[in-house]
Amino acid sequence: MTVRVRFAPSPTGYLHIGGARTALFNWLFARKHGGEFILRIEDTDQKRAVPGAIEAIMDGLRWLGLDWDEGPDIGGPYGPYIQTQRADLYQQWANWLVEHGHAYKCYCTPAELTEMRQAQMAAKQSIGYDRRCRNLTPEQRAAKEKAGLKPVIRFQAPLEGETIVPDLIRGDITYNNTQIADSVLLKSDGLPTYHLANVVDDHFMAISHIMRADEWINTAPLHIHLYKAFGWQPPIYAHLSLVMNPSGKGKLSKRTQAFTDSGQEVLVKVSEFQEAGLLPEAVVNSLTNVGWSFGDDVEKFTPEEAMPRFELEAINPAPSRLNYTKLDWLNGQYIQEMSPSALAQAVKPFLDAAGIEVNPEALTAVMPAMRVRLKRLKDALLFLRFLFDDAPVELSAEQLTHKKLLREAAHEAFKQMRDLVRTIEPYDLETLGPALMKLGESVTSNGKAGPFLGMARLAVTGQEVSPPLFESMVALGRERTLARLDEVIALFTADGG
RNA sequence: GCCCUCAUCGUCUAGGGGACUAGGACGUAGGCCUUUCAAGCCUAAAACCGGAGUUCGAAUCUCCGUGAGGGCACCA
Repeated sequence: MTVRVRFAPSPTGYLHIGGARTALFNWLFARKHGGEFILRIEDTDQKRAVPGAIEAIMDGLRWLGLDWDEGPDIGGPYGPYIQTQRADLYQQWANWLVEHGHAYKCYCTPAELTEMRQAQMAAKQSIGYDRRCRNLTPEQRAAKEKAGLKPVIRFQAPLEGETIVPDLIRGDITYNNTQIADSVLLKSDGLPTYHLANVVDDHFMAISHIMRADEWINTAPLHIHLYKAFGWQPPIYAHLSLVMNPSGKGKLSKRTQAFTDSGQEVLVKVSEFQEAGLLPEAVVNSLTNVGWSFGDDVEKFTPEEAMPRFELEAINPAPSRLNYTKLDWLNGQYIQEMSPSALAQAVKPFLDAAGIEVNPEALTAVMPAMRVRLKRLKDALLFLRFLFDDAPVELSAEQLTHKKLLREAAHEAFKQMRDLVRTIEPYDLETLGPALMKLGESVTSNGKAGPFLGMARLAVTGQEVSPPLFESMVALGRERTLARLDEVIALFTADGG
């Protein structure tokens, strides 16, 4: 069987990380089997359509490296790939169902339906359309038409029996047919609902496997009956578990943008991952680990390495969350593998966005010292800030003392360092390094330079985590280094030292 | 109210009747190294939701609880 799978988002906005995971699993499966990955836009709810959303979704997929073989931009043999452009097809098949006794026209108004639903809730009954239009007589129908009511087409669901939904991840799921609603297939505006469009398109686009989120699982029995009514073969189902909020409360897809959860930043849109300085390789790697496992205790791998091992049956049915901290770790791993020039290039846009101008060579030069400290590309901004920002350092004398270098000694050490920086020639890495080491050894109570050098780095860069001291001093230059040391020495005298 | 799904360390997971003293990763704690931090290396703490049953033997199979999640639109 030729594998043909699809990712079918609604153009209601950006690409969501949960959607990206669904797309990724489809893509992985298609690529593994040498099949096709199709992008289809489900825009039959015109009220919710957002201009530019299709482009935004495609941008997200491209950034992640998920390329599609057929889609709205590139076309394909089964197009068009935008559902509103296929409206005639859905109408045709909706009418076919009516003619063949599998669907009927319903004239209920939205107000009527709302009232019905409220009554059901008040009576604590189960909620759903009560099929009041299912058995209208031709006379009743004619009367409704005459009154100018625009009908919808509803599916005539079976009233008894059971339906089995075979699912590759969950096994067979049995539904009592009383649970299947007479759902609307064609809306009064002439456009289809998800149910109809989905079944018609999957059939005519020759989709072999449906991989979609778990939230769709309860629509599967209805869809199976639609296939049956049409006399078509249903695709193979695989319902993916949902990606939850990091707290575990609720599905992440309910969130539309980044938010904070118990102090932790939670990224939601794919574009937010990009803007935060995460690499697409790391995001894809992390996403592949949500609900699936490479095996052999391997955590870091490329999609190409994952493909031969990727099996739908091995997908974990339990809902899970994206481990953002682990994503940061993975991102750091990927960053460490980058060459200084590649990294500088990747970091550049973030500096540009912050209005910081650097020449590429200088930037490349600091990358080796910085690389191992970066979790996200954007962190470079923080680590390099001391180079561009001469605002007074926000430090206290307490931060600049150590158990091996108490306050008085630290004060004295910084003064000695200032003298050294003022007079040393030449002011470069080779000279500065040994001289500061020596100074450090002479000022601490244990004769080790470490404590002093740590504090000196804090003084010079103003940051807990920053590039190493000597490199930082050289990058900063003699005059600016002296200015910072002056500031720091003043701290000791200012607050009662 | 009705229906569906799911359940292993804090998180992501491995395991699918005996190889389990339950493995790995992130995170956490401690140590080493070191030019502090970071990175790297080493060590540690940390889980089979509960109860019945099947079986010589259950994390693994069955049932019942419990908990969590999802669905029940002229939204997808």
